[in-house]
Amino acid sequence: MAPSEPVRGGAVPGQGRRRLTLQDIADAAGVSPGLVSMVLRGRPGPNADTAARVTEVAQRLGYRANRTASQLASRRTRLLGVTMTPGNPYHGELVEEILQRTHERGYEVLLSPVTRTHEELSSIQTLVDSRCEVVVLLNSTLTTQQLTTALDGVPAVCVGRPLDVPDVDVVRTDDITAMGLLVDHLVGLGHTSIAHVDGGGDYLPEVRRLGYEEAMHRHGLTPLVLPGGETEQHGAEAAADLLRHDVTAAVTYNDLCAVGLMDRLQKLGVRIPDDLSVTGFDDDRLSGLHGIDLTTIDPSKLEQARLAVDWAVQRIEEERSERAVHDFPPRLVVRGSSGPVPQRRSRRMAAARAAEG
Amino acid sequence: MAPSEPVRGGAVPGQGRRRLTLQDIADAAGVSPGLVSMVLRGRPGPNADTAARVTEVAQRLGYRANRTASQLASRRTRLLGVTMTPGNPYHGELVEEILQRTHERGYEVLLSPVTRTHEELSSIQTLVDSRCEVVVLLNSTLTTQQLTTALDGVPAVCVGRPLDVPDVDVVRTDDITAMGLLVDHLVGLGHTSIAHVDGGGDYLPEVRRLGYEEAMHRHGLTPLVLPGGETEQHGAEAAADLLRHDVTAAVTYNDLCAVGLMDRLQKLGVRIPDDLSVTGFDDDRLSGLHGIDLTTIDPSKLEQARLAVDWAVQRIEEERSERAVHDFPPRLVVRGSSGPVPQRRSRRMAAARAAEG
DNA sequence: GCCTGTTCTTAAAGCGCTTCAAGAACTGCA
DNA sequence: TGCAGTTCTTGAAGCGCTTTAAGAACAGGC
Repeated sequence: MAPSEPVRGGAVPGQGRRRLTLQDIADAAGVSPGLVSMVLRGRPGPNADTAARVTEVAQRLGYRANRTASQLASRRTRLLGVTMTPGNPYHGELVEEILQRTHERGYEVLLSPVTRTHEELSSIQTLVDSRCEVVVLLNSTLTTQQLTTALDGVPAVCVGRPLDVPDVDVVRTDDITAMGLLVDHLVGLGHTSIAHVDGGGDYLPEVRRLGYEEAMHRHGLTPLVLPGGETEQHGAEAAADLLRHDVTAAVTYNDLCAVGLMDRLQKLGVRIPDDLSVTGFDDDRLSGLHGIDLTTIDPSKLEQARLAVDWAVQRIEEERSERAVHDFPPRLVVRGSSGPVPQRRSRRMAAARAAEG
Repeated sequence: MAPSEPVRGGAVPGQGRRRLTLQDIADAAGVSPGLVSMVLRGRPGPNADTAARVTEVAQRLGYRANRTASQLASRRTRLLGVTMTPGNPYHGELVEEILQRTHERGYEVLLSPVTRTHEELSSIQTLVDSRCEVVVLLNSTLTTQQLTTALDGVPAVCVGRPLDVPDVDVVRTDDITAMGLLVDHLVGLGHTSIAHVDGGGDYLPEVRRLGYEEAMHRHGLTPLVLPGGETEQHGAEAAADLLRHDVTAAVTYNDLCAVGLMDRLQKLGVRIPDDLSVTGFDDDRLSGLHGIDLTTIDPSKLEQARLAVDWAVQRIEEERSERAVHDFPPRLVVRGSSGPVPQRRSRRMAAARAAEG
């Protein structure tokens, strides 16, 4: 049976052909739109025979509800928003787990990207404007103030970073302890000149830097912090700086940074770990590969993802309002990028330094 | 000024506190909702003074429009949907570029993830149900039939894969030629026993396999296809199989697969490219790193992303209906994972074979 | 056959916004 | 002052769905 009204013209861009509405299905099945709505969402009430007929008609005509309209009318979106950086492997792994868990719980995920050009604030606002019922933040580098404004009352779960904002739960690993594990490991290998290539000025980099510094002091060593960043690019750029200092190990902000650093150094002839030990943070999927083989911290990603979703759903369904915080214990993953301190000053390091000059 | 109606109770989950509506702003500014709407979207008409007042009030009260309602009312979403796999670095790079381009064009991006557990069909349906005006497919492994059904009349641009579906444009690289470049390169290095670790049963893997076979035949060589897949995991699993055959080079389905393969082999003591040359496909950001240093194909990712967005927007704004197709020329990127054919049979390969046996 | 109770179904009122015809409030000019 | 012509503003009608109060239909019990 044809839709009851004539097809609209193509005046509005992006409109395409007219889609079926509830009314169309109602007409075709000879019932009211309200009934169709109830049937299609399996609500109790409709008579079994009617339900079967309506379902059949909807199926046959290929009806699909307009999500926008449903959301507006029901005042619920069943949407869990996630901010993430598309290329970031760490985020990729988290999102994969979040998705699965979210679907198990009967919600949909709306992904909002954070990139160099699309910043976090507007990313969160998109999610909030789209009426996500709760937001999971994978990337947060915002201040408490900014977050409060952007969230505008929507509850959230922040993954990976401690944060003291009302209605925002926190799931993370203890970065201070984690950095301690790395430094301890290197010290255990005999290193005493250990630099830190940091992650920049955001919150998380700052905490990790602090963790590094505390651990160094604990061992009676002098910290040396070199500016870095959170991508391979940043790591690579820190190489020259590192060479200028007389160190035997580098603790970096994260795996990406470590990978970039190692890459540049190796291209300059430095051998890892023979000349220099390097450690990362995150245990990205790639970090276990032969060519990378990075000693790093496993922050219990998947557990973090699952807990984040559970808490997010709890926020929605149980209207919990006390803040929840959980620290997963960091686990040291020892691989081939860290080794005993070199016996003598490395000639290759000196050569690389000269080359990079 | 307070909202004009009492705050709703917390009966509906996920509802939180009542948000400001257009009406609230209208009341506060002493004008009608329609006017507020026009002002906030910068439409011509409203008097400058009024506009300033309304803007000020909206700002002060922190009003943010309900996107859902706007979309329903305007019958436009200005939404460009993208299907992607979150952890995939190749997709990450594409998405980053797509985002930027899309914003420049004044649209928003809705990302819908495709993972092992969340399959492409439902991913596309989510985008269509959310009334994206056009969809960009990064991952398509669906049949023509399935795609037609899932898209339900919404135009799309398919990136990376030729596809003959009405209203679906295609932006890609010529995989056949690309595979030819790789094989030619290896043959030029003296290799004659070249295996292909394929990408599985989907369309794209099939084309690349074909490209490989054609190139081998062109050189009068016998193709050898080994089952693989599209992740590091698959590549690693193919290692044992590869060792059983007497080859000096492996052309893999993509960079991820190559990386997994190399990793496993190197852990078994095989040296690359001394014992075996390996090539990838995609030129992922990581593939240029020292530890990986993979010879591969650069498929002009960023150009593909930009063209995809341009065409998508064109579909919406100009209601173009002829299908458009563009092949970007593949570029061979020679790096350290491919080298001259070994002089004699490799002892390390034999040892690895024994170890893996 | 009338009344009460069930079981289904419908009509109507929104959800918060956009849009647009129609009206109000100004202009300027004769 | 009067009238056409502008410029602003408003009111009302939706967008496609959900939800609920009220009505229809049918059963059973006296």
